[in-house]
Amino acid sequence: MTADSHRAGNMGSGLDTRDRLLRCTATILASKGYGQTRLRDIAALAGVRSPAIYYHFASRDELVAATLCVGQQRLRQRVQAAIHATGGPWHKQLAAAVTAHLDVQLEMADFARAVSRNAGHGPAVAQERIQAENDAYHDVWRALLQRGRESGDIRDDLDLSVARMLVIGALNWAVEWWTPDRPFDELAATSIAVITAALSA
Amino acid sequence: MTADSHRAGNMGSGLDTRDRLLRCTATILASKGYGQTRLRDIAALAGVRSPAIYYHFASRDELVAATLCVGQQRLRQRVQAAIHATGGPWHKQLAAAVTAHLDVQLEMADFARAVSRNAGHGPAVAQERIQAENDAYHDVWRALLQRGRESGDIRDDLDLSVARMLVIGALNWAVEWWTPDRPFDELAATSIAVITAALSA
DNA sequence: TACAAAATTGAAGCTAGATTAAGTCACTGA
DNA sequence: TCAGTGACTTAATCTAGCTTCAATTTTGTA
Repeated sequence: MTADSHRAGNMGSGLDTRDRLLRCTATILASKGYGQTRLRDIAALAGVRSPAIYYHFASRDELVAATLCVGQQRLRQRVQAAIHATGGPWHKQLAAAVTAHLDVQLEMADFARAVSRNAGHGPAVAQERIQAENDAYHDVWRALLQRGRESGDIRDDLDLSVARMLVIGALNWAVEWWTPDRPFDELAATSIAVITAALSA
Repeated sequence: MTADSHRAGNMGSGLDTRDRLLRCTATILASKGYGQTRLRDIAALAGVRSPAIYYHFASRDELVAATLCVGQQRLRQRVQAAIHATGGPWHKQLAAAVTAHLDVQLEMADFARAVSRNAGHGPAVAQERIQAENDAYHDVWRALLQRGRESGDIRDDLDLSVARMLVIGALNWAVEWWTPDRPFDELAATSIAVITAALSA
């Protein structure tokens, strides 16, 4: 063994490792999928041995659940914050929400992909927690669209619940195809243009 | 065991079973995910024992790959056919493509979900085949949008490659939330309205 | 310095699940 | 009527991976 290099900057805090484990889990989860996610791989990526995981998490499933929750929570928090921080006309708020969604998802791409690819078939523990967070996220958008309708910015004939799903679907898909080498602004601008046009009265 | 009931109507054709295996695999794959897909579960659902699978497929991975391919192929074939069968103005073709996509995906929901949830982390064999089919599908849409641009039906300032991804993303997401108890026409109509508005000049 | 607590490790244990081996049984055609 | 084949089955093998356990090292503190 070549002198545990990782231990050098490991200033006595196990929180450090716990955090690293979460991020590494997200990475593996995103690329391999829940069923193919091996504790061994996560541990290796985090620079520890598999049993170390059990010091921080009760089980593999708990680790996975915790990871997925982080991804889902951040998304809602940031988008909600962005909306609240934005005053002005309704379409500004819509633009802020779209930008925030893409921003978080691409910034924490591993977490985002981990969630979107594994929310469906993760461990049962995760399913419930994710579901709750997800519902909350949809509430944020439901409210946003509702305000748009009331302010007359959204066409009257549009079924808001279907529209909401289409919009979130379009945004979620971004993590699957966007590569960081393209300018983020191009994506954001086009997304805002498309979505605004899609809903506008 | 209660008199192998399935063998009654099993008129010497193993093709029957092979087909059933594909459908059952899609179902399990969609609900559990690749890594959690047990041959035992597939077999049980199909009314046979796990080793029977090896009579029809070389391995678990081959079975999964075959299943995913079916889903991906049908999608492209049907959407392409729908577009070709539709004459008239460009927006009619767009509507036909949208309807066809939703139609196939919801009709073969298990296959669709199996693909969208596992394309990313299925077996290596599958990855390549799926990727090829997927590229072909995107070509169909690329061509459609290109014609729209040329006919002046799509706004000039829109980045077509981003727009295409947003549209396909929105459509793909439908299998994740749509439940068969709602009228299909409602979904199709709203989708067409939203997408047309999103792109229109 | 010494002792407790925190963090991690290497070496098992145990189990589930893919694959293989070796039949079985019904139907066919000669 | 019997060998041959198609379509499966049960029983056995073999492995990979989660988890547990009993150390061992590291860090914090009196």
